Amino acid sequence: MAAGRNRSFDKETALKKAMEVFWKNGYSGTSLSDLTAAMNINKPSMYAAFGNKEALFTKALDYYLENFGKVHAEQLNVKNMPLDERLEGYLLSISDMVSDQMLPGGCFITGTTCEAGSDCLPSSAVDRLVQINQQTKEALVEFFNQESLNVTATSSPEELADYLMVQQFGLAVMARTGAPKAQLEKIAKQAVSSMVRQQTKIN
Amino acid sequence: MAAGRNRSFDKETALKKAMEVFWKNGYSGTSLSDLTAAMNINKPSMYAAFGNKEALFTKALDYYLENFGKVHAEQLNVKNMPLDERLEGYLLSISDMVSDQMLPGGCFITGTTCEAGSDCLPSSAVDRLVQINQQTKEALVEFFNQESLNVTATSSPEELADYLMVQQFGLAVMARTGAPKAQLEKIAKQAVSSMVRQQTKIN
DNA sequence: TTAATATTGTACCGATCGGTATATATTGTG
DNA sequence: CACAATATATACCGATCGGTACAATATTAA
Repeated sequence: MAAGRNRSFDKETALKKAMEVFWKNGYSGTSLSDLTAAMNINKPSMYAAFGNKEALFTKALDYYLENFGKVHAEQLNVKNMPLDERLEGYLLSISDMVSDQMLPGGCFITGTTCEAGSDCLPSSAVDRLVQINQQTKEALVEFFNQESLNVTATSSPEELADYLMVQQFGLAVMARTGAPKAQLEKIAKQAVSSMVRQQTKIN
Repeated sequence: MAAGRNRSFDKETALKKAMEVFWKNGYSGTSLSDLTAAMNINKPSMYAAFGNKEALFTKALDYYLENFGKVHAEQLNVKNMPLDERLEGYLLSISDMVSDQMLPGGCFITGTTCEAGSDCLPSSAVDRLVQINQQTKEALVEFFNQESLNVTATSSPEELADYLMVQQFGLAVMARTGAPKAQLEKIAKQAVSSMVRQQTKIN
């Protein structure tokens, strides 16, 4: 082991705290003082552990993706379930999260995507965001390619993926207005009804 | 007329410039220097004419609503057009605006709604935003009440209004990812297809 | 003309911004 | 032990934040 004093805080716990603040207040709405207060460390410790505000932010994005973003996709591949129910499960999973009172509210990616295109978000953060949204879309396109037999004939996999992303974004913003979970769930179900061909439970 | 030196700038022109900056960068992403630079006036003039940053922001919200927000609803009441085409016209009108290269990108209300729930947006701005989103929803609910004969039996007017708002929000965020107009238009059409009962052109 | 009123530009206010220099405390290694 | 290496806390940096005091400049009413 290398010489030197040991870090007195848990790096991942601190990162999670930082993510919560960024999630709630956005990049330009979050100050270093906000961050270090929530992380319960002082600024030099933060800089030593994470680099700077910009680097901490992209690490927060990654932490979010891993711990709050990836889960929903599991609903898409539940076995022995018709496509419409899996899509519904996906959007319901998102609806639950964005309206969860124990979380900062909405979707971190969605909120930050709104900040993209502004002059305030550093380019490394914009790049990462673009990448994240692209990957999400690509995953959905691939999913709909596999499911091509079950979807409406009028829409291509890419169009369905785009549509689904708009649903995610929209539900996240809606949650920020204070809309309760039940309301979002109804919307999610409505959203699914335009995507799938009428089908039996056979799948 | 009251005595005193005349204002050397046009108040509405300056307000429009301020709105553009807020629209692009959000409330906490916009500084007074950003504002006064765009408005081409100095700070005392701004404070005399608009109050402070917070008051200027709510005035910018109102200016946006009047000049960029209200137009879309006209599409809902076009005469001699079936419901689905009017809904499509509504979402296409929004799609065009949020992806317009000559505008700041996305939707001012949507972006600011994401900032709501953070600690950075002053409460007067949050109040106004809540009010705006409520009014938009109420107008849509009333619209669907009038059109109740034409919509799907499974969704209430309120559910349809909520769904439509999510489409607006989602399209606006999608535009912030850089999605081109054509892409948004396809999504808008897909969104409409879940809302209306299959109907003839008679209306 | 003059007094009153309003706007303008400049220069400044205390507070906070993101970030760091420095000194001290703690650790492993020789 | 001495020493190198790392983390900590404090105190500070120049720049910018939202906001304002003040004097100069227009403009109208009297």
